[in-house]
Amino acid sequence: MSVIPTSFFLQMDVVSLANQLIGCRLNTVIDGKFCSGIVLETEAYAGETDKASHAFGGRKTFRTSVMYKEGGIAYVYFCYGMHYLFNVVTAVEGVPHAILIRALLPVEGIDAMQSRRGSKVKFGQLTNGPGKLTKAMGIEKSHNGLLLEEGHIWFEKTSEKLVGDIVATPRIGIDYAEEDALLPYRFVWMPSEGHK
DNA sequence: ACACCGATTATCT
DNA sequence: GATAATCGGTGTA
Repeated sequence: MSVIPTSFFLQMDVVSLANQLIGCRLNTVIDGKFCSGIVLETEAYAGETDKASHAFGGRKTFRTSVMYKEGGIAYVYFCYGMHYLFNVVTAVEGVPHAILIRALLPVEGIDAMQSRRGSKVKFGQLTNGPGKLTKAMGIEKSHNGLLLEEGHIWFEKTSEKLVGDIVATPRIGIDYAEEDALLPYRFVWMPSEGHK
């Protein structure tokens, strides 16, 4: 298990990075509670040329200013009036690439996740969506722009081998992106048969 | 299993 | 004033 340094996110190929994050651990220490989960689903947002990106066409607003910073920080934004979505900003300063984390497999801090999500929520529903996992992990707007370092919000590589395959599909919920809605920028871990 | 739809508000036009 | 990188409840089967 090794902490992923913020410099890892300076890579310029955001689609490759989104693929590479599958199987890594996302960890948080928030409100004194340690939570950890394996990244199962990501989406790449490829900056100014990607019609699905908030920064499409070079839009610089208060919200997107975080995306233009140097890679290795969190981009957390409020969606549909009720959910926080967590992204990793990637690439060098001035290039607004980001990766949305869409699903996790809970590993540690499951009690904390359960109490944040509500006692009625089943284990399989704790972190199987981008708005659900931020709530379970304790991520919200105060974390926007935060450097991804050990002890607060950070990623780790594990030596455990992933049993299954990573498949690429079109992204979810971006019908407004016209032809870019079809790009295979979503990565999902599919367990192999017999390892469900 | 799957389709539909209402909630709720920051952000941008 | 419209939109939105979602979620969970309700309905039909």
